[in-house]
Amino acid sequence: MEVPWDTEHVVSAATRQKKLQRRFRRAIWEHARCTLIRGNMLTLPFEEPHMMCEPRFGANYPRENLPESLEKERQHDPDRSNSDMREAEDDISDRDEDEREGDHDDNGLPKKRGPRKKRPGKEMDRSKVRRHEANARERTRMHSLNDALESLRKVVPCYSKTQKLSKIETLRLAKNYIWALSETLSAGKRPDLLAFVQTLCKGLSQPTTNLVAGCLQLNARNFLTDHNGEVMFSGRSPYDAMYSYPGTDMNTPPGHSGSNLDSSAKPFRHYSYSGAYEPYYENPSPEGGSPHFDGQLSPPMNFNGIFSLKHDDPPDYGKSSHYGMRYCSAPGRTALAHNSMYRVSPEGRFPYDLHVRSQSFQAQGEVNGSFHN
DNA sequence: TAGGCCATCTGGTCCT
DNA sequence: AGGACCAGATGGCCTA
Repeated sequence: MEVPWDTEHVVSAATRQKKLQRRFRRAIWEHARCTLIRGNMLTLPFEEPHMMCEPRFGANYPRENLPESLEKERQHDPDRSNSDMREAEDDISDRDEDEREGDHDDNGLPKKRGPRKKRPGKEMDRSKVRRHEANARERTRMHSLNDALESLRKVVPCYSKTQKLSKIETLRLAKNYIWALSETLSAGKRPDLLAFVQTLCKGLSQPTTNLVAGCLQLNARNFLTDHNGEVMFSGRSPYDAMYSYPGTDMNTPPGHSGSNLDSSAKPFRHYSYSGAYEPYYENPSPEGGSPHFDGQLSPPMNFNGIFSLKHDDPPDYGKSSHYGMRYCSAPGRTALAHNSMYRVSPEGRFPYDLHVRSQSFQAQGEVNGSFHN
């Protein structure tokens, strides 16, 4: 078979084929983009509003015509897929440029070689690229922030993979938890569980309060939160609620039988309570600003890595970290402790084995044990 | 359906 | 200039 093999014919055939390829690539790009937007709106960068599912050509383009590799990418790694698409987009914009430019100048003469003139369009592209990169960085930053929040979720009471605390509740609970633990430390005795839980629940939403209470197998009704975020006791005498279990052994936690609370609640760990019932909020609450403390701030201690507080005070330690002082109350610091919700024992020493740094802190463990699996 | 929560984009500001 | 950080806007998802 004779094939016309003159140069002109070859060139025009090649041009036609190239154009066809370009059209096909454009169709693929349009379709892939719209599919991605529909399927994964939250992870798609909104870089080009005018292309947001504009059904020019690709909207009706059959999905099975998508290149397999592109579809796989989309399914497996949307982010990477996105970046690939951005590359494709850049490619397409370059191609559009080529198409606009043509091979001849305004006078129909062949264009001279050499560096292209810089045009505003390039600047636009560049700023667009920068915006994309900034978006990606922002995404990464927020992801790392969320990772940190997730690790915080795991160390505050009531961690549950199924019922995740919201961000704000996690932060509130963490703050209350730190507060409550610091109270325990400053008091230097086994904590009053009810007060501990009430401190934990301060300012939390009712569902979270229920969750926390459920973790301790307590009756959540006893920890109703009022309009001001104050945890109000609304049940029986708290003393009764905590210590009186009709028909049960004293070691059986309240609500252990037939509780309507979270069925996945953590195992209850019974504390031995030595003191009489104590007022719940002798101290300023976590919500109420810094507690009054005239003493000088001491460097925070480090208890078994749980309180990994720096020894060198941060610059704004005093103004932003008013909890810090509470960790410093070592045995005998009754000046602080006497004002605490958890009072120091008359002997003025910790009833626990308390070891600083890399040794066990049993009280801490007991407290934590009440909340974690 | 309203409201809460969340992820993302975006422009501004500050810092290196 | 470029990156980090922040807050506002927007839209999706979920639940009561």
